[in-house]
Amino acid sequence: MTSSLNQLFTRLLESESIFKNKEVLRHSYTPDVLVHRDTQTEELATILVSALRGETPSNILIYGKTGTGKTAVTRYVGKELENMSERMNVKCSVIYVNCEVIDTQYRLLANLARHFGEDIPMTGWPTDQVFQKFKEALDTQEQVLIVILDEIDKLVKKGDDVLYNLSRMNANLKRAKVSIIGVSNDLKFTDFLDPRVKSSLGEEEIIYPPYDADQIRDILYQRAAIAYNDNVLDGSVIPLCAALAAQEHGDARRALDLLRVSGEIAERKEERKVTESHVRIAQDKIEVDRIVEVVRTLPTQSKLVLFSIVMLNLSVQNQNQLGQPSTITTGEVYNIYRKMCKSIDMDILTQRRVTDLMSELDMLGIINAMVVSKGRYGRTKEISLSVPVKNTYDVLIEDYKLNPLQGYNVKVGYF
DNA sequence: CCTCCACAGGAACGTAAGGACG
DNA sequence: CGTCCTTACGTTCCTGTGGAGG
Repeated sequence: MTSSLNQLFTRLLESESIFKNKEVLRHSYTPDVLVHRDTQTEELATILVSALRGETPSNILIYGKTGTGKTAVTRYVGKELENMSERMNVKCSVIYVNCEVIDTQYRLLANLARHFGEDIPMTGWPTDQVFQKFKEALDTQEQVLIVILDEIDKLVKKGDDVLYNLSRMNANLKRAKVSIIGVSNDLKFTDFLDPRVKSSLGEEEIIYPPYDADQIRDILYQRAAIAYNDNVLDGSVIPLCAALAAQEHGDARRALDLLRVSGEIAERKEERKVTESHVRIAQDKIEVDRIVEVVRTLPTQSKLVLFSIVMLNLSVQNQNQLGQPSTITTGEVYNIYRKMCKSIDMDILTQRRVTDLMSELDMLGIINAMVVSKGRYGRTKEISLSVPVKNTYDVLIEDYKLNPLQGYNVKVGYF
């Protein structure tokens, strides 16, 4: 027993790994050379140099879909700028904030203030007091502060007061200067902005077009050379990864995931070459993993709503076999939801709330909801599942609170 | 052309949990 | 302790609306 396990370990260790350095394929990795992003890099640098002269750089808005290199370029330029300023003895700091995580005024300000050594509690203070603290800390010396707000649209949704305050801050600062770089993947997010904020924030705008398949291919070749050992990639692997990712609106991140996961799959199968079929498997795996993760971590009420939709979907499928066309509407979902709530003794939320939960599911890409008018028969949302029914059912039923609903009969309303 | 269904989705508010501070 | 703050999650009440059927 032990010896066979020993053998296994030895064999696994000795079998030449196909990876040279897997880290290069993770999105946390910032490469030294950003392929196909020269113009954007230069543009950004050109605007930001003034920081090195001790002047305030224009505020910048950067647009582009996910995986178009916005974050990578911005962070890269920011890093270089900081290095440069050190060498030149100019006080200039770049703070990177991801608004997906830090998504409220308070947290943002607290975060900034903490960067200057202020001690701000997680919660509890009035917001303007935090702002005051931050301002004081910042203004103690001559310096230029550049705040990178990644996913800035997430912040705007909860009120744009901070942006207003930040963009007007320079007027009240004696020594320090602040400039803001907003990074967004939503092109229309400025629509919700106060016009004043909009104009001051968008002094400069840089747009990142999606990569096309050729460009993604170049990126992959560049990374693969570092990440993989020579001759382990089948010739068609990278083109295929690139093509698949290009379909997903030119998402380079997705392409890198594909390339990495393909390799992992090949490795696990103890094969020495990565082939096209591994990429196909990887494609499926990534998608399923994503869904499973999202569904598993849903709040219970959302799970129940989703479960109602899943159940309706199953019963609709049965009906369709009898040739009866049928779609799922909000009302139907809510009815089933209510019955199921009763049968497992959970609080029943109002329909208003349930529609919100469904919108969230829609945004997560788990379901697809479309408002349609059925004329005389009202106006509703037609809902369809955009993920495999069976997988979703399996994940949901794992939840101990939903487990009692196993085998629930939608049509009859009991087991 | 008008009506009226079956909801969508905005606005305002309530409650609880979590923390700072005097 | 009570007073201030925050966020998360709900509720109540509300106005708005595309188009089939009259």
